[in-house]
Formats: sequence, structure tokens, C-alpha cells
Amino acid sequence: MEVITDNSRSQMRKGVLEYCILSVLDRKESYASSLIEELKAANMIVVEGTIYPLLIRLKNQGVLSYRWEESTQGPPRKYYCITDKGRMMLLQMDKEWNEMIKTIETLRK
Amino acid sequence: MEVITDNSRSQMRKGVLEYCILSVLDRKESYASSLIEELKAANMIVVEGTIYPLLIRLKNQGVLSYRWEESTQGPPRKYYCITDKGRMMLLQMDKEWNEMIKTIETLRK
DNA sequence: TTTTACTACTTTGCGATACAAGGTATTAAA
DNA sequence: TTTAATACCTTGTATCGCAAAGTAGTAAAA
Repeated sequence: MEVITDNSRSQMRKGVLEYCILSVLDRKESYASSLIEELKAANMIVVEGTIYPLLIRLKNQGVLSYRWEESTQGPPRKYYCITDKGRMMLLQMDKEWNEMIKTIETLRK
Repeated sequence: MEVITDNSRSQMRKGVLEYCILSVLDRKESYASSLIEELKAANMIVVEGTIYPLLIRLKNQGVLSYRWEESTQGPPRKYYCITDKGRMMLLQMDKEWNEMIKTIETLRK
């Protein structure tokens, strides 16, 4: 996993947003505006200016792919779905996240 | 807690380092080089170029204070300790952290 | 038919963080 | 007096999250 091994720890520090997005997309594909709503429902606020560049970044890394789909109302949507590489990354992130929780528990006893 | 209310959520996303540092200093005062070692022992790698500006920032926010102390071997040390304001911030961070864990659990079910 | 409203995707510029790398200064031992 | 060890500090760079503004497709109202 050269995508994540080197800097996954520092990435995790900077934000769990990637982790959240991959988690949602691991269950079902979605498009940006919908993703924003799903994350908001889970109490993780994210705005357009954050999520669009992030989705593009993840797509360029090969952890996401997308396809256009017509909408019955409004412009076409870019549906993102997780790739095999993305699923592997997600498993790695699970590990990192659980380690982070343990680290905090250790420090905050 | 005007220090954190506005952007604590986004801060938490960016890094749990502040949380870790306050957690350590909540148990006992410490100086930068020692803090780095304590954090490393808990699996949270941090380097000088990160921690010095961060400690100064926290001190300027009034959540930490420091005093100089002579060392038996080497130059004097800047011992940081948490303030009342810092302890309140730490309690708020506990809350944010626990909410973050719940959020992730929700998304990653 | 033109305007308005809504939805959706994109880009730009800013502030803040983490870090690599290099610098300053004190103490003690070789 | 040079070297090693310890400790604090600063500079420059990359990247993230976000506010704000822009582009564009669709449909309903005027």
C-alpha cells in the first residue's frame, strides 16, 4: 500500500474525512451532494469546497472511481464508488484508527 | 470556551496532537524533549519542528504556562504545565473526541 | 421565450498545521 | 579547546479544510 504506508499516520492526524468518505462509499456509491448530506447526518460536517477536491484526489490515487449518471431533476451526477485499492486502504485505515484510539486512551488515562 | 468552540471540530480533524499534549501535561508538567519521548512511547510520533511552535501557540492561548528550570546535565529546560483554561479545554476535547469516535462507528458499521 | 430557481460540479485564495532542515546556545567530557 | 550531548527556536514547503465565487444543466414560472 504505497499510497498510505508512508504518511497514513500524519494524514490521519490531519483529518478523518477521507476515512469517513471511504466508509460511506464502501456501503454504497454516491455523489458529492448526497455524500455531504450523509456525512452531515452522522454529525461530520463537510462543505463543497472541501469534498470536491478530496474526491478528485482520491480518484487520482485510484481508491475511487466514478461514472456519470443522468438525474431526473437537475444536472448529471458524478457517482463515486470505492475500488479494490480503496477497500484495502480502508482496512488499513481501520487499523490506524483503532491504534489512534488506543494511543489516546493510553495518554488520557 | 471561546478558544475552541468555533473551530474545535475542524481542529480535531486536523490533528489530535494538541489533545495528546494536553493529556500528557494534565498528568505532570514536562519539557519539549521529554514530551516528544513520552508521546513516542505512546506511539504518537512528533518532531521538534512540530512541537515547539505548537507549545508556543498553546502558551499564547493561555492553555499552557511554563517556567525555566536548570538541568543537571545540559541547558536549562522550559517546563510546561497546563492551566485551568487548559483543563477546561481538555474536558471539551474529551467530549469532541468521544463524539468523533461515535461518528466513525456510525459511518463504519 | 425569457427569467428564475434549483441542483450539481469546479476553482481560487486564505489560514493553519506538520514537518524537514538548519540554526543557536549551554554543559560536560575528551 | 574541541567534541558530544542536550535543548530550544526558526524558516521554508506541502497540504488540508474552507469560504466564496464561478460554471452549467434542468425545469418551472412569468
